[in-house]
Amino acid sequence: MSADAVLTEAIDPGSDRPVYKQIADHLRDAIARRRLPEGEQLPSEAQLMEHYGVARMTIRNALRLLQDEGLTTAEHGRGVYVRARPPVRRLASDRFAQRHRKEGMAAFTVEAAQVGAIPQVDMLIVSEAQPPAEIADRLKVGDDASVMARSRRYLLDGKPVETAVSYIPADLAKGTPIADPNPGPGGIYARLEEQGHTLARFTEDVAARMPTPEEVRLLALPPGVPVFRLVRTAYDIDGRAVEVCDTIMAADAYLLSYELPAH
Amino acid sequence: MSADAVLTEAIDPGSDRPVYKQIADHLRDAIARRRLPEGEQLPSEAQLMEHYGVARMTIRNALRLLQDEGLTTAEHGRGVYVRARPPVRRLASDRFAQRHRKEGMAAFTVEAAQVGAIPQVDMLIVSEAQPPAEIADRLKVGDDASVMARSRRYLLDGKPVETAVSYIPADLAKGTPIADPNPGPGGIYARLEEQGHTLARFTEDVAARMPTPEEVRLLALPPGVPVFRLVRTAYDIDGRAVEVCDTIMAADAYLLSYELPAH
DNA sequence: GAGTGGTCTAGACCACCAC
DNA sequence: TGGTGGTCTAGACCACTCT
Repeated sequence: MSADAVLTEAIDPGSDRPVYKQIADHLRDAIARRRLPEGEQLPSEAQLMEHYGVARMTIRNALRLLQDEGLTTAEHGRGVYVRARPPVRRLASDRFAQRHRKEGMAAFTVEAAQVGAIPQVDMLIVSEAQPPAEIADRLKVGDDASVMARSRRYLLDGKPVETAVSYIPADLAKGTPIADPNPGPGGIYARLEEQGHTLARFTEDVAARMPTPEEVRLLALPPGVPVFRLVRTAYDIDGRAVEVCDTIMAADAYLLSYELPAH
Repeated sequence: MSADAVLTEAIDPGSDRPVYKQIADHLRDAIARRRLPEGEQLPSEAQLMEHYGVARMTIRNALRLLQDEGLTTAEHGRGVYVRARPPVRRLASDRFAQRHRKEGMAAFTVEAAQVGAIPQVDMLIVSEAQPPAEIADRLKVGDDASVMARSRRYLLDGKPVETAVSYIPADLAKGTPIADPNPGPGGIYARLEEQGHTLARFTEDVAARMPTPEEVRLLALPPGVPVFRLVRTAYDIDGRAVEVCDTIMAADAYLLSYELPAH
């Protein structure tokens, strides 16, 4: 799309607002008004330099603002495009309810089936280790206790969507398939219940922040996309914390849905 | 802090990794190892240019990466500092439970009291309008229906922490203090219950994204901090949606805590 | 006034992509 | 091969903070 066709406003040189922010305002406005719809290519840096009569760095500063806001993505050698929002997956608060588990499917498999995608798990690492302090607190074990850590990455249709690490006290995992790469149908929650740890409730703590470079790599995150961090603790009917799961996911792909009590 | 004291690694000119990313890696590492603790000033751009022997833009690109990750904040005329994490406020999932409301306090007031901060509300605007399509859907009213919109900003100790817009179907608000700037003790939920709309449950949808420039302004957000968007719907015992509240808050200041059913 | 980060210029060379 | 964005240089002037 040519710059002259998209951008009608001119820079106000007398304004206190820096030129690059004014240019970003124009482009942001064009995106908001759908004059530049999702997936559309923005004018190239060269075109914008010509249109506004400014240096390249000024244009690049403007484009960086939009990218940091998550509005655009730059593709090397191709151009800058209005970012298409990925389809949002809603995670309902009952997704770990027993009735789903009973069908022999883990929560992620159920979710994948609902959206008609092919679920996949890779980078599975199972090891016995000492838990991070934060996890040890939640499990009510000492820092020097031994826990089974199950680390993995989930993919839908081949694209990574979330990473997760589950921590289970070693004494609960010993002699069970929980220590195996494949824990069997229904996942580790089904195994815990078979061991007599009937699950009573979960708590889920939700935070959001910008990703680390490691998370950017693992989840193939574009710039300007935050991540959710979910830390879920599972309690059995005796009130014992039997598992903590630490999950990272791209925030633009998820909507978390919860029920709150009114009484 | 001088650059030579903090940074011991050198640039590898033969590496495929761009110089500015290598410099960012060094600084990120120094922050992670607490060699640069919270609140500490980073070496100045001039010092870093000298230390690495590169141009200023290369240093600025490195510093921008850290800022976008939320690790640092730049203060014009002072320096770049390791960002101090604000104290996190935990929002429990029972915060709208009736037992709190009965004490005549709105949820935000209760929360403020718990952390010993002074609560405040400003920019309160109450108006009757047509709801956005998304809100109309949740309220199960037409796009052309009339709703009362209560828009406000919350502050703790004078600092803005969240903005919220509540939408109430006009027929529920008519002739009640809900249409007044001050709805009275216990907030609008107390008024709705007095009108016979006993609240039965809430749903809360949680999303996270980078803020708009408007949100940056209203919440005084530093760069690299995403926002939570909470959309809460209140249902009465007849199953009718009686209010939708659309809330934006700085993600680095909140931890959302929910209970999930296991049955 | 000295030091800091913020904005902007005018170039250069490179890596990647599509034709 | 030409157009795209990615990296980098070497300057300039400005606005802000602290002393």
